[in-house]
Amino acid sequence: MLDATSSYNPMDLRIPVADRTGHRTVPETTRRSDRIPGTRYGNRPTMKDVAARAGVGLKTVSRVVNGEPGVTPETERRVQEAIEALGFRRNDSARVLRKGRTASIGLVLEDLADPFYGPLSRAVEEVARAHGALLINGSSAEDADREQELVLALCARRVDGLVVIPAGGDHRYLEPELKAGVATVFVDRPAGHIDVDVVVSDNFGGARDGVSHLLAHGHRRIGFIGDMPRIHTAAERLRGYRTAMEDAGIAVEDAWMSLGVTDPERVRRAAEEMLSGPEPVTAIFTGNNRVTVTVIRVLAGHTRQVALVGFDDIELADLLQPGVTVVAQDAAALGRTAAERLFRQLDGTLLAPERIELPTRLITRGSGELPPAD
Amino acid sequence: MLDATSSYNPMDLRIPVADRTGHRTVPETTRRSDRIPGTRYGNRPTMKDVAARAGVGLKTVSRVVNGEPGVTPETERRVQEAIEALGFRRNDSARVLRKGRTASIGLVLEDLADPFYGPLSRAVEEVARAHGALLINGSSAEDADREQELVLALCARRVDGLVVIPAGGDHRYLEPELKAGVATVFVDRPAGHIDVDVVVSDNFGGARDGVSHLLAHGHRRIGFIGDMPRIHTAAERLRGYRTAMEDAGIAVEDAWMSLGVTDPERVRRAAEEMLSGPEPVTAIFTGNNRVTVTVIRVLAGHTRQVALVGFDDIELADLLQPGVTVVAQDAAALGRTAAERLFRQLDGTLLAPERIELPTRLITRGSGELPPAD
DNA sequence: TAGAGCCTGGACAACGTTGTCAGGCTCGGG
DNA sequence: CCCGAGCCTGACAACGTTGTCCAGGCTCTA
Repeated sequence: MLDATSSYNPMDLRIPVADRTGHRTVPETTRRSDRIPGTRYGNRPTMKDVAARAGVGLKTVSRVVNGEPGVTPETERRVQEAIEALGFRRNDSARVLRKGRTASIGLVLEDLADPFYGPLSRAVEEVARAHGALLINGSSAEDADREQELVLALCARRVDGLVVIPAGGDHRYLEPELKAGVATVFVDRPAGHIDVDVVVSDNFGGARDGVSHLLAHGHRRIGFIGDMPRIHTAAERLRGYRTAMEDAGIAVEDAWMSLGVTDPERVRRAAEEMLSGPEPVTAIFTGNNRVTVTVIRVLAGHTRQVALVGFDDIELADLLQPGVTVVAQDAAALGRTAAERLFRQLDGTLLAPERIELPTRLITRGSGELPPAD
Repeated sequence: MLDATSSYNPMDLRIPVADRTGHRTVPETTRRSDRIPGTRYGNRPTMKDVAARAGVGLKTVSRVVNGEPGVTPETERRVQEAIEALGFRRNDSARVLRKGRTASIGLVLEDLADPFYGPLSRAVEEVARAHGALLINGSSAEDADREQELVLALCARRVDGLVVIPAGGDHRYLEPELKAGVATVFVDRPAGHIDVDVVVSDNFGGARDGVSHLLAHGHRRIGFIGDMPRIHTAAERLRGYRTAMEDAGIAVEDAWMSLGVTDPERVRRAAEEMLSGPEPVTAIFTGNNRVTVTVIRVLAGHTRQVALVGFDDIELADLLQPGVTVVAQDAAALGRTAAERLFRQLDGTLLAPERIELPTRLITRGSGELPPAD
C-alpha cells in the first residue's frame, strides 16, 4: 500500500459510507500544524494588498481583475503594475463561495489507465474546456464504496456537474445532490434507482452482431468470456450472446460461458478450459478489451485455429495474424455526448432525463472469419 | 470545434497569456444570469440551517461534521438527524477559504488519451488519494500557451501542488506560485528557467542502448524517426542515437534522421523515404510509442525484413511477427515518484530541488535481432 | 453659473466555514 | 449550601472575493 503516514493530509476524503454527509468521524491522526494565524495562504497577496499598493479601493482591483468597465486607463495601469509586482493571483475559492459556481465538473471512472477510458476522459475534458470548466477526476477501481466516496467528495467541492461511470448499483445517495441542482450524467452503464441522463453503447446489439458474425462463418460451439455479471455492460453483452445463439437455434451450454474478474489468470484458465475436452469451442467472443488481449495470448499458444471476436477495439489489432475482428464502441463519442448533455443541463435547456444509446460497429479483420476447425 | 456558445460559462479559463494574473480582459459574452439574490447554492442547506433544525449552535454542527470531540451523544444524534433530513453536505470551498489548503493537486499533461499518460496519471492519482487529496487534470495538447493557461487556472483554484509535464520551454511564469508555496514537480521533461524538482526517464541512455542493440546485430545504416526536436525527450533520444552511432564509428547521414510531429502521415513518409533509394536503412529506431505503431504498419507492407527498436513499450508488441523490441520506460513509476516527491515537499521534509532519472529497460522480442537484409 | 446627469471609485455586507474564547451547566467536595 | 473544576455549547470574527449602493467630481447645457 502507499505511504500515507506523512503529515500532509489536509482533508481526508475517506468518508465512512454509512454516513453520507461528507464528514469524518474518525479522530484526527497526526497532521500538519494549522496555519500560523496572521499568515494567509502562504503569504499570498490578496486584492487588499494590491489595492493598498496601487493606492486604490478594493473593488477597483476586483474590477480590473475581472475586466469590468468603469476604470480609467491610468488607474487600470497602476493596478496592473501592483498585480505584477506582487504576483497576485485571484483566489477562486473565495470567488466560488461568493458566486456559487465552481466552473468545474467531476468525472468518476473505473481506471484512468485503461485504454478505453483515456479517450473518454479526454473527450469530457475537451467539452468542459469549451465551456470554461476544469475537470476533476478519480478512479473508483470498480469499487462501489470508493465510487460513492469520490462522488461525495466532488459534491463537497461543489462541482457544477458530475459524469459518472458507476461501479455500484444503487445511487440513491445522490438524491440530495440532484435536488440541489448538481447536473449529472451516467456513462457506459446506467444508474441505479435514480432518474438521470444515461449515455451507453448498444452493448446488447453489438454483442449479438459479433456473435452472429461467428455463426455466419459456420461456428456452433462459441464461447463467451466476460466481466463480472453485476457490471451492466457485461450482463448486456452476455444477453446479446445468448440471443444470437438462441436465434440460431443453438442451446447454449454452461461450459461455454465464463464471467468474472478480467484478471489475466482467470481469463486464461477460462479460455483453456473451453478449448479443451472432447467438444471444445471453435470460436470465442470476448466481453471487453482486457479479456480480448489475454485470449489473444492464449490462442497464440495453440496450434489449432480458433475464431475470435472481441468487444472493444484494441490498438494494433489489424497487424496481428490473423487480424482481430472486433465490435468497436466509440469511447470518445460516449464521453463527448455525456459531457454535452451535462452542460445542456446546466444551461437549463434540458428537460427530462433520457437514455441515449450509441451504436457499435463490427470491424472485420480476419479472426472472426476463420471457419470451425473440427 | 466544440460548441461553446451556450450560456453556461461561469469562469472562463482562457487567460490571455500576455497578462499573467488569472483575469480576463475580453468583454463578457452571453452568460447565465447571476444567482438570484437570496438563494444560496441552489438552495443547498448550510450548517446554519442544520443548526436551526437541530436547535443547536452553528459551531456544534461544525464539530459534529468534523468529528471533533466535545459533543454529547444526544446532541450529536439530533445534529445527525437534521443533516440526514436536509441532505446537508459541507461546502469545501468555504472550508478551503478558511483553512488555506485545498487538498487537491493539479496534473497537466499532454494528452490523457495517450496510452503512455494513462498509467502515469493513474499513479499520481493513487498517491494523491493516499494523502487525502483529489486530482484535477488537464491536457495541454502540446501547446505552451495552453499549458500556462491550465497551470494558472489550477493555481487560481489554489491547488496545493502541481505535477507538470511541460509543453513549453519557459516556466518563469511559475515563480510567484513557487514563492507562494505551491509544491511543484516536473515529470518526463525538465522545466525551463526555474529551479524545481524534475523526474525523468533516462532518455539518452535508453536510446543509446536501443541503438547499440541494433548495432550489435550488425546494422550500420540505422534510421531514427522521432518527435519534434524542441521536445526534450525527443532531443535526448536523438542524442542517444547519435552517441551510439558515433561510438560505433559510424558517420550518421542526414537522410537517416527525421524529426517532426508524430502524425501518422508524416511518420509514414519519413519511413518510406529511409527505406527507399540505393542505400536504404536496414534498421529503424523509433522515438516514441505513436511513431513505433505507425512504423510497424509501414514495415508490415514491406517484403524486405527491416529491424526495429522502439522507445516506449506498446501493448501486444509481443504477439506481432516478429515481436517488437522496445526500450520501455515505467510510466507509472514516473508518476508515482513525482507525486511522492510532491507530497514530501508539502510535508516540509524536502529541501533542495533535485533531478531524478529513472532507468529504462530494453525488452528484446525479435524485431531488434533481425540481421541486416542486404 | 447653477443644476442635471454621468462617470469613477470606495465602503460595506454577504457567501459558508472554522478557530477563539467565554459563558453556562453539572457535579462533587468542603 | 456554596464554590470550583470540568465539560458542553454558542457568539463572533475572519478567510478573499463580489454585488450593491452611495459619494464626489466631472462635463454639458440652459
